[in-house]
Amino acid sequence: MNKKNITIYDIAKEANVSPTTVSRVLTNNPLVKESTRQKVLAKMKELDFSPNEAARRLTKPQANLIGFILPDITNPFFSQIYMEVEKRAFQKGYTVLLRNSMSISEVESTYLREFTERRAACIVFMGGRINKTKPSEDEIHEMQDVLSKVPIIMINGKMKGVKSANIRTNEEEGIRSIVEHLVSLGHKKIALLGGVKGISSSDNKLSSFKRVLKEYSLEFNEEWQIYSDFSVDAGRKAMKKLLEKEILPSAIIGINDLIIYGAFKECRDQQIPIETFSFVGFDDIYPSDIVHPSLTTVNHNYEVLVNEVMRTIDSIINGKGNGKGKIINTQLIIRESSKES
Amino acid sequence: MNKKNITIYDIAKEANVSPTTVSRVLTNNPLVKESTRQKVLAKMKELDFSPNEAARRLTKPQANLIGFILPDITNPFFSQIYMEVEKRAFQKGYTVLLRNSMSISEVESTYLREFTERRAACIVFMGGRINKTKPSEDEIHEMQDVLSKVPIIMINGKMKGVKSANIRTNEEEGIRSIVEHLVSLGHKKIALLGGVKGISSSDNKLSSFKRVLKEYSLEFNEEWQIYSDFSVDAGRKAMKKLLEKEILPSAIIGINDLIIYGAFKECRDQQIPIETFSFVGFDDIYPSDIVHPSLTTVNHNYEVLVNEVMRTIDSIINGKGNGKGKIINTQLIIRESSKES
DNA sequence: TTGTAGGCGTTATCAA
DNA sequence: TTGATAACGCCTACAA
Repeated sequence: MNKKNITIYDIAKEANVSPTTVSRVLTNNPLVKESTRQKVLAKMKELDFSPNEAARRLTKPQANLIGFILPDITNPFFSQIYMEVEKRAFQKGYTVLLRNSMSISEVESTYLREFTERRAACIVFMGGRINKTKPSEDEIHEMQDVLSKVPIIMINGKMKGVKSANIRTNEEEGIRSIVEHLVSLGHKKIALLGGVKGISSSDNKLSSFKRVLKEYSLEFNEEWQIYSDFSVDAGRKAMKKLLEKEILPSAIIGINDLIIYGAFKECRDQQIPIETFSFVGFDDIYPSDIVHPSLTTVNHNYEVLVNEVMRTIDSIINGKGNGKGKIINTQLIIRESSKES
Repeated sequence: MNKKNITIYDIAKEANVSPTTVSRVLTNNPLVKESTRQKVLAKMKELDFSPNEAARRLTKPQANLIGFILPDITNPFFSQIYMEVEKRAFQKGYTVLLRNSMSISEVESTYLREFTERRAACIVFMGGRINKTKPSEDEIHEMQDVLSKVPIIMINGKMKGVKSANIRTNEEEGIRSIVEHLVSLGHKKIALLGGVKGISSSDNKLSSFKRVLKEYSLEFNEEWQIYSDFSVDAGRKAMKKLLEKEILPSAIIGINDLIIYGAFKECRDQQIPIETFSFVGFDDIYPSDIVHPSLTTVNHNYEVLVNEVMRTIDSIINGKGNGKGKIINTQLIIRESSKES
C-alpha cells in the first residue's frame, strides 16, 4: 500500500527549505512567508504527505483525547449521551474514544489502562464498577491509580475514596415524581420491576420507592418488587413472575424503560390487555415515544446533563479544578401508559 | 495531576539496568532473566509507570487501529453492527475508533484525515458519500487519496473508481422477498415510503420494487412512492402525505424500520386503525420486535455481515489482498404487521 | 523570515 | 542475558 512514509524532511528537501519551516507550515505558524508556505503546501500535496499523529503527540505531555467508557452503546440511554458529547467535543477539537465495557470489570481495566497510556485528557465513566454498591478493593485501587494520572468524570455513579468529578441524575426525585403521579391517579398498589441488588441505580430507586410509599401511607409489598436485570428480556421475566402472584398491583414501575418494553411483550404473549395496568418507565429513551401504548417515563434532562459533562471536561482540561459533583433534576413525561386506577 | 512523566529511563536508573532491558520487559521479550524482570516490574509499579503509547507507536509504521465512520450511532442499525465489530476487534487486540459523520461530507473529510494521520490499519465506512448515487469529484478524489494510504472497507455502499473492499446486503433481494410476501397475502396495491432520491440504498430499493411489481403484473403507482428521509419523523410526514391521496394502498413498505414507526405514529394521531394497512419495514432493528404491532421486516443477517467484515479486516491487515466484494443475503422476518389483504 | 540542534519516550540493531 | 546507540517524525527554543 504505502511505499515509503513521507516525512517533513522529504518535503523540506524537495521544497528547498528546512524541516523547521515545513513544521511551521504544519502548525500554521504565521511567521512563514506566504510564498514559502505555498511552495511547501504544494510539495506536501504533490508527495501526498500526511503528518504522523504519533510523532506529533510525542512532543505534547497529553493528548486532546477524551476516553469514554460505558456498558453498551446499543442501549439508547448511553448512545444518546455519548452522541451528544462526541458532537460537542468535535467542535472543540477534542477526540472522543468510545469503549464498551459490557460492565465487565476486566474489560474496564483494559480500557482504563489504554486511556492512561494514550495520555487521555480525561475519562468519562458510566456503568460497571462505579455503579456497584460495594466495588472490590482492587477496583477501587485501580481507579485511584488511574486518577493520579488522568482525571475521571463519573456519570451516575461514584466510588468511595475516589476523588473524581461526579454528575448524576436525581434518581430519588425521579422515583418520587413517578409515585406521586400514580398516587394522583388513584393507584395504591404499585410494583417495581427490574434491576439488580447491589447496583446503586437499583438500590437508590428501591429505597426512594419505599420512602415515598411510606410518606403516602401505602404498602410496600415485597411480592411486587422483583429484581431481574436491565434488559427487555429481563422485563419479560420479571413481568412473568409478577403475573403469577395471587394479588396483583394496579401500577407497575420499571427500573428503566427497557424493562417495561419487556413487560408489554409478556402481557401480549399471555393475552393480557396492557390496559390492565398503568406502566411507568425510567430514562425516556427514544423508543418510549414509539411503543404502544407510549410510555410514561422519567427524562434525564439529557441536554442539561451533557452540558454539565462538557462544562466539567472544560474545567478539567483548562485546569480550573476538578469540577465537583452536580445533581441533575429529572422530568416526568406523561404519556398513554399511565391512567386512572 | 501528574508531577513528572516517568519514563523507562527513570525505571532503568532506579533498577540499575539499561533502558533497553526495561523496554524488553515491556515487550515481554523472553530473553530477560526472570530475576531482572521482577526487579524491573517492581520498580515500574513503585513509580507508577505507564508506557507512553505515542512513543511506542512512533516506532511502528502503522497502528493497530480500525477507524469506523458511520452516520449516527444512536440508530440501532449502525450500533448493532458497530458493537459487534468492536467486540471482535477487542479479542484480536485491535482498537476501534468510532466517528459519527451525520453523513456530512466535511465531517467525513475530517475523520478520513484523522485516521490517515493516525496511521490506521484500515477504515470501515458506512453511509454518507459512499451512499450517494452521484458523489462529487472532490469526494471521489479524497477517497482515492486516502485509499492510497489506508485500505477502506465499505459497508452497503460503493464509489466509482475507488478500489475498496465492499460488503453489502442484498437489498434488491430483500425488497423482492417483501413484495412476494405481500403478494402471497393477496395485496395488489403497495406503497413505498421514505428515503431520498440519489441515495443508493433508496435508489436500489425503488428500482427493485418497480421490477418485482412488474414481474407480478402489478401497478406501480407514483402517488404511493413518497420520498422523505430515513427517520421516524420522516416516516410520519410521508404517511401523512400518503393519507391525503384519493386512493389508498393496502400495504406499505418502509425504506427502513424507522419510517414505519413514524407511519404508526401518524395513524394513531389521525385515529386510523393500524390494521387498515399491512406494514413491512427494512433492517430489523431491535425495537421492531417491541413496537406494536410487531413489525414484519427484512433482517440483514448481522452475524454473517459482521463475520464478513472481520474476515476482510483480517485479510487486509495480514496482507492477504484487499478482500473483494461480498454480498450478504437478507432474511424476511414475518411478524404481526403484515396480514391478509 | 528561516535554519540548527536537541528533545519527546520507545523500539530495533548490533555488540559485548 | 545485557547494554550503547541510532532511529521513529515532529516540535520548539535559540540563533542567525
